[in-house]
Amino acid sequence: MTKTSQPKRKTGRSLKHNHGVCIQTALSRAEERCAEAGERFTGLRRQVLELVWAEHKPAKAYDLLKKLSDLRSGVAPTTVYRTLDFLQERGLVHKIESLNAYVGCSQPNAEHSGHFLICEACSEIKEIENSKISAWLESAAQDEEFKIKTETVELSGLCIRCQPS
Amino acid sequence: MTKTSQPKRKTGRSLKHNHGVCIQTALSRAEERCAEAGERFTGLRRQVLELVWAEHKPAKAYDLLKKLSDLRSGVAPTTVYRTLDFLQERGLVHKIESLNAYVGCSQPNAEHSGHFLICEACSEIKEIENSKISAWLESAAQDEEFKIKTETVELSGLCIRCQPS
DNA sequence: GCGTTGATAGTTATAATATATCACTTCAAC
DNA sequence: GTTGAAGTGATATATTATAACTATCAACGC
Repeated sequence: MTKTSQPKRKTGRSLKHNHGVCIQTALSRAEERCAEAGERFTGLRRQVLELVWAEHKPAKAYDLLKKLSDLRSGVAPTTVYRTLDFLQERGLVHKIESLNAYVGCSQPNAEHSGHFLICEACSEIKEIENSKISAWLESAAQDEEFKIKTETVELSGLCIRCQPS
Repeated sequence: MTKTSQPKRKTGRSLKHNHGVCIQTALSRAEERCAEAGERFTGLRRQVLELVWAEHKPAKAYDLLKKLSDLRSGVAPTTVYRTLDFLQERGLVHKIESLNAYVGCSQPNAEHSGHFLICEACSEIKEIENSKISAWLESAAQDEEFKIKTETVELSGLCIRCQPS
């Protein structure tokens, strides 16, 4: 089945949104977040964040390294990991543990663990904003008297566009 | 050949349960599962599973490699990863993605994604059997018309024994 | 038994992911 | 302009995982 046979409405992301705007929004938010925290949003950090946001797909550290090397000199693994760490601390980027990869955070305004839907077919990742999930998990943990500090929730499967019709 | 001595009081958990029994149960279930599937539960597989089950803590592949090297010759990374892959396919072991480590599955009878509580203080891992969690996650995914195939749910924090009182 | 066959395990090499450490630069506060 | 901390560069190494090929084992029909 080709992907053009179904005009599906909700998540036809590439048809639906101007990704340039998407990136710009992410960069603006990053500037705000850094300003609030009194941190510098440097050229390096901006470049790495732009590269992470290049697609709604997980970016591997060493792929970022290669692309970053085209933009500036003196780029080593440390450069990338250090910058990714900074961006993660500021809530601007999430690590996808099951893929060893990184995605831009779509809601960097609040401190939160991300919850992700990961399409195994097209690789697109959607961060889901469902406050109930954390509440549910909290209640399940409470049954064991466990105190959650960070949540890793990564659901792999098929997005609507990649499901057989 | 198999190690039959049982250290009795190494962890807090040992006060509550006889871990030797715990391991034996896991091994018996593994035998059953392999028999059902027509697979061989070889010496290598048994040894790796025993090592994974040595504690209710995540086991790193290269730590298993070291310990396994004391038990037999010709052990390389491939040996460990291949065996862990086999055990994972049979549902006998889970990988903890956020730690790059492995734990024995406490309920290998049914196909399932594990959901885990991970104590950051004592490293103990508890697999939680809460059928509601999958149902909740399914419903959240359904909102996005996403079809889940595998769930990675790893909740890090503090277990009851490690919480400040 | 005997040889075929597929599963299992051994061997060697390398890829992919991530961190440690120290030196140098930049920038803003003073 | 000095200074100190944050940021970045540079080098080395640690950790995690897979590829590709070979050898061995055990189950089965003959």
